[in-house]
Amino acid sequence: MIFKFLIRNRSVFLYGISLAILLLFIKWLEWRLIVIDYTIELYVGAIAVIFTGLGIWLAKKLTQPRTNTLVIEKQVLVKTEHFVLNEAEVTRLRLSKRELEVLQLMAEGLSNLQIADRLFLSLDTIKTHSSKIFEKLEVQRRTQAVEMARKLNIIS
Amino acid sequence: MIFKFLIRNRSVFLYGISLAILLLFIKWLEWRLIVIDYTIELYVGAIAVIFTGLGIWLAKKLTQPRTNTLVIEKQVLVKTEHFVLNEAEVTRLRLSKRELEVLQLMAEGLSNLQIADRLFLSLDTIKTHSSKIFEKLEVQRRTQAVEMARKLNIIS
DNA sequence: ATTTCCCTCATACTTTAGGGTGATTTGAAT
DNA sequence: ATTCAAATCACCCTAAAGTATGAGGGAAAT
Repeated sequence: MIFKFLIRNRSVFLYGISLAILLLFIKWLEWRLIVIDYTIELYVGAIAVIFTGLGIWLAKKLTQPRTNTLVIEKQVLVKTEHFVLNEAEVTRLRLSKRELEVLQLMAEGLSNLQIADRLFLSLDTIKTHSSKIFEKLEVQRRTQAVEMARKLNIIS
Repeated sequence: MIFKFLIRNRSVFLYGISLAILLLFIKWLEWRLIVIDYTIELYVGAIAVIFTGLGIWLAKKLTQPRTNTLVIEKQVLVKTEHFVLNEAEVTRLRLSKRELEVLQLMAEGLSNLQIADRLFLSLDTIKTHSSKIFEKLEVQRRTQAVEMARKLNIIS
């Protein structure tokens, strides 16, 4: 119990012990002064040296180290994950939600029929959407549409 | 001359002055001890306090500031990533130079006829190349081929 | 010398894509 | 209430894409 306490507060404990020893040393010096006729200058010198040391030690102990924050920019290659839909372009081009959806599937390489099946719509509907998309993107073919959409960041 | 020297070594000069003043103060205390019958304990205490302070000041003055360098890695997204052809995939898929060329133009949204014109070939040749490409990429349509090629990094 | 692959082109045929037009319904805005 | 855009679907027609097959020349490897 007591040991654990001592270990936990080792620093404080050591400081106390040190002070006690120091006081004893001073007292001993004092005794020496009385018994033997030492000069007072020597005594004062010793005190000065000891407490200068103590001051230095205290300063080192008390001042927390300064922290230099060093920010290193680490370059990370990011593939596709960082896609953010370019809302501005979508609104500028007046692409509807459905059209964007079709465009997305188009970019995945699906045929119109596959897109129709996927969205539970008729082939003709997808054709209509496709035409609208091409019109709005000012392209002629689906491959161009995908290319354009990728460039404008309106598909992932 | 002398002034410049003093300015340059201001720290040392100040330290010397301080010590001189301190010694004077000690001497004055000594004088006080002789004249008036002060207790030696008070004298020692004063010395202790003064030199503890001196120690702290010295420590602060002399030791270079301790610094903990905290390294923070900041991730920076680099999206430039100028295209590097994945040679390994190209050889693995046994794509010929011509096929890669056609695939590239295909990805740019050109029709087979446009590709033919661009490469000074007949439409049928491009169709043959296209078929071969689809076969090797294991896809059915050009859009899928482009998608796959992009994924495999064999086109820019 | 033979094989193999690439590149080229051709014919015939099927499938898919795309253009044009029009109609209906629904929901939101004016 | 009317207008407007979005979404849906249909029909017709043309263009483009894709499949299958074959064939000939050339270059490189075995």
